[in-house]
Amino acid sequence: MTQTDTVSRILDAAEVLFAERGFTETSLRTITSTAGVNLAAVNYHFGSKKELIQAVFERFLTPFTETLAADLDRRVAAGEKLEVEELLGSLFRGGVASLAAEGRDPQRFMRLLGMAYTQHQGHLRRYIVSRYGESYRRFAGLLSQALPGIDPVTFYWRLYFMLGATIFTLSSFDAIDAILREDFDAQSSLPETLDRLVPAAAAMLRADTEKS
Amino acid sequence: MTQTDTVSRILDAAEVLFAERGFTETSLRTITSTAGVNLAAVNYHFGSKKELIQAVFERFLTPFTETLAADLDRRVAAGEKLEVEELLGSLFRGGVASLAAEGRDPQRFMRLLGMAYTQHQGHLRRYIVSRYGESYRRFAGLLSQALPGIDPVTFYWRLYFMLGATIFTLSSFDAIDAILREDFDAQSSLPETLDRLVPAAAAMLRADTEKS
DNA sequence: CAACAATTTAAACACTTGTTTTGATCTGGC
DNA sequence: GCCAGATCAAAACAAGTGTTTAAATTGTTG
Repeated sequence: MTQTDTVSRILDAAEVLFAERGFTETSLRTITSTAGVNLAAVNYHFGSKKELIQAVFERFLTPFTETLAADLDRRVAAGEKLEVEELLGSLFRGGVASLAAEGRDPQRFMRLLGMAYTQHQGHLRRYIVSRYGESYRRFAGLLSQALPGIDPVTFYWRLYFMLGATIFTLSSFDAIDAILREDFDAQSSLPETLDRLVPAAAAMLRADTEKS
Repeated sequence: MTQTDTVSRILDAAEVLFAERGFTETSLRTITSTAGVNLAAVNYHFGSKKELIQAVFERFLTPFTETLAADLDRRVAAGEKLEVEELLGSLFRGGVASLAAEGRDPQRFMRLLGMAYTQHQGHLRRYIVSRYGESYRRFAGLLSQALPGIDPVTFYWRLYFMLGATIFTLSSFDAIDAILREDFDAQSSLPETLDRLVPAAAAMLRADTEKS
């Protein structure tokens, strides 16, 4: 068992357990025992529990943002006019699918993202913003260009509305799907749900402000 | 200091601290010391930490759902045709304002609601569903009537998209508002944000599924 | 092979957690 | 005024937390 082995076994276990129970609810002993490594390994390889949490996000977010960036590069280079639906498609299908392709569970990723916002972990939010803020701003910029004439502040809020709908829905996907199965005898796959989310989010972004 | 005094002092402190840091991150010692009561008081009056958490939600949700129900009753009795925007207005302005009127912070309430979904507290979700599920179903029923011809499963998902946008945005209101202030030199009040949310959410609920 | 560094292991450390216990104190009804 | 029942207070409880230590083991390199 080489070093990389131990490190990635810890990351695998932590990723699953954090997504299931949250950060403080998951002890290092639970992580190391399900990973089959010694308790001290976390502090040896990562330094502290905080740094382990950041490492879990790093392993998720780096390929995600790289895939998204490459996808956007390709489309921009091809001179495509990027509509709202296409941008959201890149974000959802491209980025999310890239994780699924690696055998990683995309909704686990979404749960973790939601937790980064909800749980009281200042260091995490700071880490994510400093590390991936640029990718975020690029996407937001392209999206606002696809919404000509929109008031900047309105756009800003709508972007958060969309993020909320996405993160909340996908992070509770299992629970929502369970109710759906019970009440409607129907079920949804994640890609199907994303297909539902794209037009709904697009409509929200484009809503004109006159009504109401 | 009578019993009610101690009980409500504990609830006040717990409400604030839970909203700030989450449930597991808030110890009973922190709660009791900021409340100025003895540590054992929580277990004496509430039984356990779990039951304290539920009591915090009970104090929030009961007046909230009652105000909402009364508002809906009044409108239905008056024979009003309930449009999507009006229903959302009842939910947001009515319910939320009722809490604000009592001097309670509505966004604190939203943060707690978000946590009930995000944090790994099975007992809480079960408690909320069993206690307030009916109010939820009534509102959902009225909302679906305002969206004639919508496919039930589509409606179901869109409802969750809307809940996500609402809960996420309002529970992170402070953080979002801080960025807004920095980047745009603008700021938003909660009522303003709700005014932005209503048309956006309505547009999302009504989006036709043909596009994309 | 020898020597040095990297890694793993078991044990202990210092501290915090929710809960319980055991008296003390207060309160309202006779 | 007194006495039962409710409330409060201090202390202790057992269990769990992240982290550190120091020795044993493994891996690598000259």
